[in-house]
Amino acid sequence: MKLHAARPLSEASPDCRPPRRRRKEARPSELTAAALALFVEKGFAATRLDDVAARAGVSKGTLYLYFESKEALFKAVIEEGMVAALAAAAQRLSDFHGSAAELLQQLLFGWWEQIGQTPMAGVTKLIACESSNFPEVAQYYHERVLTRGRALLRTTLQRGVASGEFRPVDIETAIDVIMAPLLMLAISRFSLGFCNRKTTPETYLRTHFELLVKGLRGSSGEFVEFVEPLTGGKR
Amino acid sequence: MKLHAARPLSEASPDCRPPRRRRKEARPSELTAAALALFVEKGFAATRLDDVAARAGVSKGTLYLYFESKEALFKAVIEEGMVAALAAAAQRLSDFHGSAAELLQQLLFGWWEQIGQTPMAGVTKLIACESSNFPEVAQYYHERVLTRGRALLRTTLQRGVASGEFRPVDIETAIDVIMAPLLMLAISRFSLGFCNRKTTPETYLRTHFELLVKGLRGSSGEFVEFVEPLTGGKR
Amino acid sequence: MKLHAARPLSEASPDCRPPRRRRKEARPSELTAAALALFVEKGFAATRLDDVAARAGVSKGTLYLYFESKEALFKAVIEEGMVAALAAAAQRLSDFHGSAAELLQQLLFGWWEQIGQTPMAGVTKLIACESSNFPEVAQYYHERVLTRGRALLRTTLQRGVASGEFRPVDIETAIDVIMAPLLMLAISRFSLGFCNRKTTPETYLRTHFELLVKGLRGSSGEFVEFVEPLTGGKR
Amino acid sequence: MKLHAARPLSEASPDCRPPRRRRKEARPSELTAAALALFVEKGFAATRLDDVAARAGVSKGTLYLYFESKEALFKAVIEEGMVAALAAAAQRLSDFHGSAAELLQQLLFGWWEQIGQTPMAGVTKLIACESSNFPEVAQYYHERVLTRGRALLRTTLQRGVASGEFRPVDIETAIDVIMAPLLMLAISRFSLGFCNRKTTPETYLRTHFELLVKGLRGSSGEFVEFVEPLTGGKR
DNA sequence: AATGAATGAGCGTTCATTCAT
DNA sequence: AATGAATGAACGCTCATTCAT
Repeated sequence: MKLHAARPLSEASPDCRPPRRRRKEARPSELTAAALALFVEKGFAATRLDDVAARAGVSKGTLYLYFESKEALFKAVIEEGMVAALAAAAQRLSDFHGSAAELLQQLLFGWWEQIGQTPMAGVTKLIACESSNFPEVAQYYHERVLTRGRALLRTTLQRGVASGEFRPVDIETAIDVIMAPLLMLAISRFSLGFCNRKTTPETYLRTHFELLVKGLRGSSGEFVEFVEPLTGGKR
Repeated sequence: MKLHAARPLSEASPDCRPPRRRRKEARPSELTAAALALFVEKGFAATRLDDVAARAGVSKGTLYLYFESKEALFKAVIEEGMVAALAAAAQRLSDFHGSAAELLQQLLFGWWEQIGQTPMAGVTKLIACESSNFPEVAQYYHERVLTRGRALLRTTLQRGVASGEFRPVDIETAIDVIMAPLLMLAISRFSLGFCNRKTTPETYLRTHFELLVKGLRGSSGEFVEFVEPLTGGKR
Repeated sequence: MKLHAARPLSEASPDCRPPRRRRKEARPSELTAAALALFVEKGFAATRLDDVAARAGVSKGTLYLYFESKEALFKAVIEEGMVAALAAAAQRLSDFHGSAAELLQQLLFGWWEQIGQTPMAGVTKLIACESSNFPEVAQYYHERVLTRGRALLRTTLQRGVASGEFRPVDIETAIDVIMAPLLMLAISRFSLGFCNRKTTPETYLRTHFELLVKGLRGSSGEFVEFVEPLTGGKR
Repeated sequence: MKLHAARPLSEASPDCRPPRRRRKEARPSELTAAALALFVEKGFAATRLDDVAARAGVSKGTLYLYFESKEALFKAVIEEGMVAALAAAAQRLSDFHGSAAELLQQLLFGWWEQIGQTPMAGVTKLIACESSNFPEVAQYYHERVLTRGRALLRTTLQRGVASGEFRPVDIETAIDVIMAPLLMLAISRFSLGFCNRKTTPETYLRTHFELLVKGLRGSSGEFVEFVEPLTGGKR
């Protein structure tokens, strides 16, 4: 699961360089970029290597010079996307300052800038869709990416609660709730079924942010009456 | 896209009746239930009809007595899941009473009871994953299911805002933000990559609900300072 | 290869009798009539038993009450057609009188009346098309039907030559040449590729007959210069 | 219906060159040759592509490098055979000289030399057998091949009648009658049911020719008494 | 006798993978 | 390094055959 040094994902750019004699170095990334686009669009199983090769402008055999198998290509796609995501996260960390709310805002919008709106968002969709076909990839992603993202949010929330800026909350669960709209935003970029043409990602994120901040501040005295849901006879 | 009268999805129960000539009526639902499970687990393309048949306890040929093709089976799976979901939504509507917050709670937990925790949640994952392979299915789902769910939330939010229980918000966008954790909850039931073992769905939903209610109430005088995010040179 | 007493082939008549309770006796013939039509149209392999059953107005399973297998059905179709053809030939024989030319005319037109224009002509096409898939059927047909037809022509030609009405000819070969247009007429009834809309069967047969009679009479003194064909280097 | 530049049909010669990467050019003809043989022997539907591939010495998948589908292969087989037949006809035309009888002889024996005795004769059988399954192919054959053959015969007969060498005849119908023994000769090469071991094709053609020439000359004064056939009650 | 649901072997087709060039 | 012709295992789908009713 570690085939090539990672390079940030980039769209298979219509080549404006001399078509022959491309530096060999760039090849793997061009291939994974093409593969990512197609895996995300059609799913792993439904993507033909012919099409990946065609999109990357090479022949099918060439793929096997760089990747042992279709599965290895898939793993490389995820790997490369993850490396880029982690690099982005590291950069966000360095920018990390201000109030907890400001940090939160930086996290949400930084994610969008550096991941959500890039092709890397496709990796999120792939994890959603191919998890059970590639459990070790899913596990890897969970450990490396999600856990790191959760850590950033955890730090932020803890800081906010400690400073009294936020009321006390179940931090781990809140992290899940905060991340969900981001993940869905990534997924819905590729899912006709969910896409909502009326709202821009920026508006979406801002609304998410505002609800969150108010929700997290909530006057501690304020009471949310919670009617115990009737879980019926069901488990 | 309408093959058989719909029946709520149920797991293919191990049958103890005579092997030949089982009630013909029940067959389609047993087959779609088996298909749903496998489509959700492996994806459409990676699911073999042999396996669907085996899981339903029939032979491969039998599938073709009820469905014209693998694609028709897929559509029937979605169709059946959608019919059940809409029936559930209709029932939720009838229970609809109380304050806006109570309504919201009913919607969230009712969804979980009647959809999220049932096999129907798989339909959500299928839409997420197979959208671009079945655009008309995605479109259909969007129009029939999502739109209806959005309508329920819209009514609730509008009522809350009108009564002053909620502050004024961008309702359409808020709907998106409110639905995302539900959709992610459905998806993550089937995605190792996202699952979070530490939190139960009920806790997750409760946290979501509390953040929401507080976020929606927010003292209108309260101010959320919003730093214009630096969208850099990117589009 | 002998399944049921033969009955003359008849078109699957649109049933005007009470649909239920057809005398069981008639069934096999209805089935073979339906099968003949479809075998002739599509060929043995491309004909589905579903279609045969549907055309005969019964269910697929019913076919197996009368015929052991698709192949047995095929053989029964041929058998029944052949029996009818032989009965027709026997009748033609009894009418046999007059000059050799008159006999010839009777044979050609009698064949058309009693075989060529009936569904039995389909048997000829089946033999042409399915010979190598059913060698023993072909053999059987050859021995029973063709041989008998040849015998009729042989008698006629021999009589004509003996009486001086016809010049001496290579009788066996002449038989082949005389039969060919009949066989082609039968075959082309079912072959779009050969059909000639401009000529009626009767005109066709009359022209064949006239050419034949003149050709067989030919003034013995007359000379047909025959240039030895150059068979070139080919085998 | 035009897949590859046509090449005369030839048997798939056992190749002694390297197994991989044989001259790509030659492949299609080898494949169609193998397919022709099997289609003629077993019929289109009963021929398995495995067998075609095996006979051509390639794997099943290779067929799909050259032909889109089994049907496309069939059409290519016909196409290639027709192209060769038309080329042969064109050549025959150039040799065209002498009396009408001599021309007729050249047509009959030239057909045998260049078509009837070659694998192309199989195309005739295919048209006979598969016409209704491939109507547009049958139509195409009829227009291109039969019509051209008829034109050659028409010219010959017209010339003969004009010069007084032949008596006046119904030319179009005579063409049908003249062609029938040729077509049957082609068909019977592949049909056990019709084959006549006692006569060689050459003898057969010679007898056909002699009967024809005498039949066409016929002393115009000569009278063929024609008894109006009793068409009974039948149409 | 008749049905038609069920079966499963078999075939057409696809596509990941190989390898000679 | 790159190609693309060739392979063959695998899968969707069909249909002759069976059998409980």
